[in-house]
Amino acid sequence: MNSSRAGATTPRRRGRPRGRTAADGVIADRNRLLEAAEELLRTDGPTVSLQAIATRAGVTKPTLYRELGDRDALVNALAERLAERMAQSVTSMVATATDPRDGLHKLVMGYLDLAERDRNLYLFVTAGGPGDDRVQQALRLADGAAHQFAEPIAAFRASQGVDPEVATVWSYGLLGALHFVTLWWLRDEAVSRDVVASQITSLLWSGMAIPGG
Amino acid sequence: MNSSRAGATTPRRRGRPRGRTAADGVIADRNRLLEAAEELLRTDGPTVSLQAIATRAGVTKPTLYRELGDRDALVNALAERLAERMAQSVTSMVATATDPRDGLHKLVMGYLDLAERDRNLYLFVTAGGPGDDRVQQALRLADGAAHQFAEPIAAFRASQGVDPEVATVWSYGLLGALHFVTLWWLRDEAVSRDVVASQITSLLWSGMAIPGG
DNA sequence: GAAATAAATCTACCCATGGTAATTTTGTGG
DNA sequence: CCACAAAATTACCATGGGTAGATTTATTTC
Repeated sequence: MNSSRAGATTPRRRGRPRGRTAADGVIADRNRLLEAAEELLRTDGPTVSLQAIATRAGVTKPTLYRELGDRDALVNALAERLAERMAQSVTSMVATATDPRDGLHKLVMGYLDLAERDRNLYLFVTAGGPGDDRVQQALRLADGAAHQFAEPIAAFRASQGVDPEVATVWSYGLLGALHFVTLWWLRDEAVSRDVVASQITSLLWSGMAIPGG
Repeated sequence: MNSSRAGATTPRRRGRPRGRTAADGVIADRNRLLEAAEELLRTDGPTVSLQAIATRAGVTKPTLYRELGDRDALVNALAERLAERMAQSVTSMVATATDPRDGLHKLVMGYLDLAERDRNLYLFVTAGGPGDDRVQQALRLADGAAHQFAEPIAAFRASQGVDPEVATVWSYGLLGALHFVTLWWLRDEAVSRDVVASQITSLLWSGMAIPGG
């Protein structure tokens, strides 16, 4: 987790760079910055400075600011990428599900899986830095996912003739449960991923009620 | 949420204060600092600076550091206080419960209630500032509460002859669900507290499964 | 083709904040 | 009365987010 001296590729000369015609590779630069941010997150942990990210990308802070906006915007951009990957990881697993409960279980597995692989990115995005809007920071990843979840939940419940209004609250609840369990698991590693997944799936699918009790 | 110029009571003279015998009112000072922190949190929001807190308590930063330690320690201290209040708010409600499900519902109500009343403190404690250990920050409140929850859950399940091993994961899941739903509710205020409470209780108690489906 | 304008980048800076070192004043024990 | 511990302040440092202005190259205009 040390910082300082992170792969300092020498910055460019001062003025406008040579041989760069208008509007050809702007998006590429943006992606390059995001790549640099992710690399640095992996190695240096979630407290990376914008300075370090810019340096890694062979650029200086103002350039980074012009491309990405402020730190909050950077986190948003990375959150979006992570959300995409997470959606992919999750849907590719859910696709193989045999029934709704198995689908939920696979969803949980996909979530834990990606959080483990992109651990520091996950932490950076979910437990964001010292911005002003703490709520927004905490719910950054959740907001996007909640919408995706709420729709099928509502549809399914409507088709089964039960109140679909719970969908939004349930989505946030689902994601919150997933998030905390993930954090706890990443920190303590007390049990295997499979066990965590089964247990949280059981809570979310069947609840705490005891059938015969 | 503006900061700057927060109730600047003039700081004391320079050296050791007059008429203060050794080891008599140290704890009182600590509490005074925490009080100042809470007041300022209420009015200025969760991004308060330590400077401002010290000033509000009629003291300077080094004094605050000597009494409380660094920012992380301050958040921990406030988290502890909030946890106590929350435990009180929750247990006083749960005490009137008629059955386990009603107990859960009352627990949720107590949680939402306190989070709403101590909104900024809640945000300060749960979505902590720019410390190094993000996981610890996010789980600060949860860690204490999870232990309190895990025990009765495990005991109850053991008494009913079902696997009590799920208790820890369920506790974190429960708190995570509660946390995210609370954040969403505090931000959007889309529905009433009663509705949120009922919906999340329903998820946690009965799960997403549809009885006849 | 030169002059003017736009674009892209860097250097150098500002400011806020967490945290600490050195200094000053007061109490306490020999 | 003097040395030493305690409690506080002032003044500072380092880091990091964010920005203004200088500098160089491309593009347009006449």
